[in-house]
Amino acid sequence: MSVGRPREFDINKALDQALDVFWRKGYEGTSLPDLTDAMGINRPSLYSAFGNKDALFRKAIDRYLEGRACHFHESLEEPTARAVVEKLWSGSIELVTNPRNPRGCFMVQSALACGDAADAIRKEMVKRRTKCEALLCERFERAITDGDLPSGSNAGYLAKYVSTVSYGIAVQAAGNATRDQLNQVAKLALLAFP
Amino acid sequence: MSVGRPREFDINKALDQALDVFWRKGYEGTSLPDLTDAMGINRPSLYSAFGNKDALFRKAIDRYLEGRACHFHESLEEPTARAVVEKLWSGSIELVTNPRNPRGCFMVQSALACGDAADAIRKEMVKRRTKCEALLCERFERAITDGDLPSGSNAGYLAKYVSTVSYGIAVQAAGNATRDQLNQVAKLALLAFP
DNA sequence: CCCTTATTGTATCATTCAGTAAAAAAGGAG
DNA sequence: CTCCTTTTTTACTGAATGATACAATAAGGG
Repeated sequence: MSVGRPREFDINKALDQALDVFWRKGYEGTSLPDLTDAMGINRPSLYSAFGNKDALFRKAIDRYLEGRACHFHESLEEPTARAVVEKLWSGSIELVTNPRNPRGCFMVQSALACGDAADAIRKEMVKRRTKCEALLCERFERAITDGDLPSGSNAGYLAKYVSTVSYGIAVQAAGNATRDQLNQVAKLALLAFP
Repeated sequence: MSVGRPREFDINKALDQALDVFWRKGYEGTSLPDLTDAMGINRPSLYSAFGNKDALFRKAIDRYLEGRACHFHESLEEPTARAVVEKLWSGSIELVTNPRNPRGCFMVQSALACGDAADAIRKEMVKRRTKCEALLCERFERAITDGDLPSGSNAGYLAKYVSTVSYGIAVQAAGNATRDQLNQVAKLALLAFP
């Protein structure tokens, strides 16, 4: 067993609460009192458990991608490129319009444009989004070699198109778009996919 | 003529500088020193000319829509629905990747998710984006009655699709996407348009 | 030339920000 | 029990935030 006074809160539960706040208010819009209130802990506990605001946010990114947004990695395992896209978009729409979550996509809206102090966070989000698009690109390349996609297809452009629509859906959801509307959008967007 | 000491700066030029800062750093990421430095004026001049940070931002919205982003309203006057979409997307791509501008779209990234203090600004941006989409919808309805679009088309869904792609392009541009890549995306997205 | 009016510069306001030092509290080990 | 380690609590730090008070300044109107 661990020695010392036992931690009185569940660290993953607290991380989930922090993720929700960052998701709703963005990195810069979230203050430390916002976080400690939502997490139900006080400031030194947050610092000892997570480092600082920056480190907590980075842990929240991982938590998001491995948990609430796991549909992305799952979708890559679909048998056909088209099925990948269908699952990716429908999963995204479910995620960004789920009443249990803040509206919109954490990866898109939590640090899209920000001041100098948060620029490293913004860059990190750019890198993460780029990474996801690269995985999608690899999946499409595989589909091309498998003959699943036409041999003349450009996997890079297709991946960029698919993620562009995903981002657009995220922005729509951050506004007033409904799940039905976004499903119609995705249905339409799928017409452009080979 | 106006009495009193004459203003030493050009109010529209200062507003353009403020717009650029808000565009690059977002509403919350922009501090008053950021603004006064960029505008070349001191704080009381800013307050007397524009009100406060909130009011200055709202004036920047109008400046953006009537100036740098005027391609949107212009595109509505194209003769066919398809030409509207082509001009809208190509104009957006030009705007969000223009090296003279901050990367990305002001309407998308300056207040997508933020804290309680800026929530009114966020809502205002949602309203403005919704308004633009409504104008697009009206244009497509006209195209349907004109026989330019198939009579079975749903103008609302088409407008939502077109704006979704625009928003996605904006997010891509806030990352590392190049103009050529986005043009390819738009070309692909156009395949889904009737 | 004085008076009115508006802008500018300086200096400051109270508040909030992220981050910490130090003591109290809660367990396990001896 | 007493020591030892870790967490919690309270209180606090210096810096940055948005916003103003006030006096100096620069023009036009009479």
